[in-house]
Amino acid sequence: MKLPTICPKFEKAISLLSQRWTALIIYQLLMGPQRFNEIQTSIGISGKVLSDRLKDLESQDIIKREVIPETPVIIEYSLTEKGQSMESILKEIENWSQAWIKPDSKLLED
Amino acid sequence: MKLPTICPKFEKAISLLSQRWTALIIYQLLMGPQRFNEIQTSIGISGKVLSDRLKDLESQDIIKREVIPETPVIIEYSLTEKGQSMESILKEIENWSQAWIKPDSKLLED
DNA sequence: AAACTTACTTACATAAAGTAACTTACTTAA
DNA sequence: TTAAGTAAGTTACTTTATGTAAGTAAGTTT
Repeated sequence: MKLPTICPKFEKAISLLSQRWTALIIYQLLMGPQRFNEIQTSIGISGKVLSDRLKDLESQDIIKREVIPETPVIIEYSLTEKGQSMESILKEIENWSQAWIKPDSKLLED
Repeated sequence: MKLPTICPKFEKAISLLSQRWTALIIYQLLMGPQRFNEIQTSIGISGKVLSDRLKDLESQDIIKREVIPETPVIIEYSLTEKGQSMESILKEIENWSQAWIKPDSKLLED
């Protein structure tokens, strides 16, 4: 019986990025602070899951939630320094995808 | 009504990495070819899901499955060139995790 | 022959995600 | 000044994904 022996920090990072939608949310926020509905429509996530993820990411200090007291109130999500620092990861993924993912044929080639 | 407008290649890469276990499997295989049970015990994944993932990754040409006709037969999984090329992504994640993830307190600090 | 190993698969249970409708507070159009 | 709309969620319910444990087939070791 052997126990998994991967660095716990690495594992934590992986489990963060392996959660559906997290990477995409961070990616969106790299373009600047955004509101709930903007994020939702731009990545096509359900309100429920977005709400979960935002709480989760906030608790991990990756994003911050700001209440801007305009009327009506505006709630703005943005990256913290820690969140910003993930840009390098997202860029690597982007580069890799451009180099290696082939555009998906719509299965229409007859 | 606005449609999500993220680059499909990037999205595909993200959805690949957002699948639980995929990143960890690739990470393991970066250390060299491995057999089913080795992967399973090293990352602590269930046989069922590992089996699913390996098929999936094989179909995406990220890993290859080789039957080595020893007796008994050995089945070895290894990265393809495409799979190997993901090393940069995994390394970025590793670096980031070292810099930004704090070791998780075991909740034991009294 | 009985027990063990490898590489899986199957059946069933639980957790995560999706869908759609609802809420509360404020706003604009009729 | 009521009716409908927007923003930021939440709730209830369904579907999908993952986990757990046991089973299988081929070969091995005792």
